[in-house]
Amino acid sequence: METITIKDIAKALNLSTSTVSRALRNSYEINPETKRLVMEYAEKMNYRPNPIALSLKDSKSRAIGVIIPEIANYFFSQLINGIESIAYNLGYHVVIFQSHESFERELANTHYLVSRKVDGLLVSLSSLTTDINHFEELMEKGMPIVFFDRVPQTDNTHKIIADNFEGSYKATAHLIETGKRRIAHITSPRYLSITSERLGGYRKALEDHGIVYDESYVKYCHHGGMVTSENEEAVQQLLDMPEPPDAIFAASDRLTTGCMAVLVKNKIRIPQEIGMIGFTNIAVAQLFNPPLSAVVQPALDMGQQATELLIQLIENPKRVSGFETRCLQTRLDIRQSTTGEIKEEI
Amino acid sequence: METITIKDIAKALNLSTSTVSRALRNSYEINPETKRLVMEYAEKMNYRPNPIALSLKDSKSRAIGVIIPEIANYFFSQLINGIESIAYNLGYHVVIFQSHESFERELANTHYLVSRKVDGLLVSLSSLTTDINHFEELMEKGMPIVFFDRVPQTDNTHKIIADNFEGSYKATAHLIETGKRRIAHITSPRYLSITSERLGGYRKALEDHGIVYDESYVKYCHHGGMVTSENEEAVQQLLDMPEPPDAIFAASDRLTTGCMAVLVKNKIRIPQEIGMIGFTNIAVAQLFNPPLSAVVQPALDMGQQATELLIQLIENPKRVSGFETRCLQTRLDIRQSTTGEIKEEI
DNA sequence: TTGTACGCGTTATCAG
DNA sequence: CTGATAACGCGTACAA
Repeated sequence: METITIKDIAKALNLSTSTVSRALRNSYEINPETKRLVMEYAEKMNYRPNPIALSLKDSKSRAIGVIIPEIANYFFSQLINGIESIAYNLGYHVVIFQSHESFERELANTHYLVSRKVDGLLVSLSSLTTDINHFEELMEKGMPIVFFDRVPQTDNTHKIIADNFEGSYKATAHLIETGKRRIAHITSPRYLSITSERLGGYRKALEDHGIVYDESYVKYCHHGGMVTSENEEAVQQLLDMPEPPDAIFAASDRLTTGCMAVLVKNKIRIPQEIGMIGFTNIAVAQLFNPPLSAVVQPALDMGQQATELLIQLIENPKRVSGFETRCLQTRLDIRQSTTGEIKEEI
Repeated sequence: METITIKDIAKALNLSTSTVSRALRNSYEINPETKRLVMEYAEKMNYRPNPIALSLKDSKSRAIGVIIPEIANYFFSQLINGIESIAYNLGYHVVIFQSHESFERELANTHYLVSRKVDGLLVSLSSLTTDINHFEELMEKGMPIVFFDRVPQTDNTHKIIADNFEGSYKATAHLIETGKRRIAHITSPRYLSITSERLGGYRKALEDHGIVYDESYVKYCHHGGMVTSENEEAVQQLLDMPEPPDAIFAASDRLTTGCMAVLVKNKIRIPQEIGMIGFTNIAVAQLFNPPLSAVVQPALDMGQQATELLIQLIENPKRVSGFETRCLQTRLDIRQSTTGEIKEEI
């Protein structure tokens, strides 16, 4: 009474299961009449092949696994939409797991997805991941993996990233052009790819404009902003400095909103006292007070490109030669949190 | 060379697969010594039972399917966190699908999840779903389903909802108390449960305060705000009225931010010209300009309760008597978009 | 205490 | 053109 199987059809039509199977797959070696009969009956009974059985049979699932730090984040949820749009069109299903910035959960999710026989993996590392052995082992076993955004610092993987250095450079240079000099950078843990790349752009921009890089203006948040107190502490430390920063450049969605919240709570005027810019995809930046300047990543595009590459890897591994790192351009959205255009009083 | 199976262990240890199977499940009828041998070898080889095979065997997957309109939405992503927290602890995995407010995709996702043998379903209906036949059929076949937020308007389902009427009443009454009289309501399609419940609370509050309900102040957005132009059109129509509203109450995350964006674009002063409140869980409402008043749903709690109920239904169907509708309290966060406290000039 | 055989749903192989 | 059988990985009834 549950779902109908090939066996049920065979019984009902007095055929063998293999004949039914072939008829359904439109095999050339089946009598057209038989074919019609089977097709019609299957249609009528609303037959659907059991993907579980198929997976078991040929260790393929037409499903791709996604492991990301968290969903409640504009960047990642836009990215998921990009992933889904491609996967859906190419007949793949998407299974999403959150690491919640925890290495253990990333590990557990990976194991589970693999045992679930996903055909490939799209991964953005948790902020606490330093060891990528589990992924390397999988790749050696032939599992296609494409990393995006937070990628391993090794050469032998496929990666889709934003041009973090450039984006960061533009943001920092922009702050400098608005007259800021003591620019703080609040960022994720040191060993993350995005951290060093964004730090690099920040640093280069400072140097190019004759500003000495001062390490005490850089704050690393171990949990990437997942823990609120981290943000507060970082900002508070900056504010308590003998020479507090006159601008803050936050390196991610979480860090940006967290940091801005602290500034607002402390009634600090943005950008007069402290200018503010974030590496963030938050959709409502223009509704903020003041409207928030931001470096925006092409999240949808990143998701799409990562998925295209992954499915290419799954279906045509031979045709992909070597490891590729695609680097996508960021966009700088300038708003009042850095320019401070006079707003109408309300 | 891929993953190791029970058969491999049996071969290596010169045992039968059944002995290995039983040893691994710690069966009482196995020689402790054999058991130890098997356990150790399995551990060493990093053996993991193949969930696909298990699923195929007993049509259970220890996975629950989630179908929601979209992920890139604070309410739903918080809700997912609630779902995951419970599921994870109880040993279930969560598979998430988005309907993107499309009935067809909701249908396709449902079919796929079912064929994937999920043990149960958590569903929030798309804004275009009027026909819930596909879910009813599943329930008749014994598939446990719990609806949340956007639930069917029938009695024979399990539901977890927020007290939409009450939340809506509080929001509307609050606007009235701030002196507003021509209060518009921008909402989702008519036939959604949340729409009628929220509309009901809005209407009752008006009446209780001696304000005549005027249908022309109510705008339904067919796609629930997914299509930007819809928002703009609705707001524009309101602004173009001979007596435009002096406050707007938006019924969801998307509608709220969309609506506010239009007001900002039109340089309308909030709340002096138009007061604004939203039924939204957006995490950064206090960063808005002006900080946004909101009716907040207990999203995390809703996710947890829905999941608890579902797993109860899966594991102990007998113990759940009849259909239950749990109704959770909302919270009213009052901020300047309705009270208009003077803000410091910046 | 251990081993054999079967079934879950499907397809590929081989035989007829 | 069609049918029987094995196999994917696992658990379990039944046999020894």
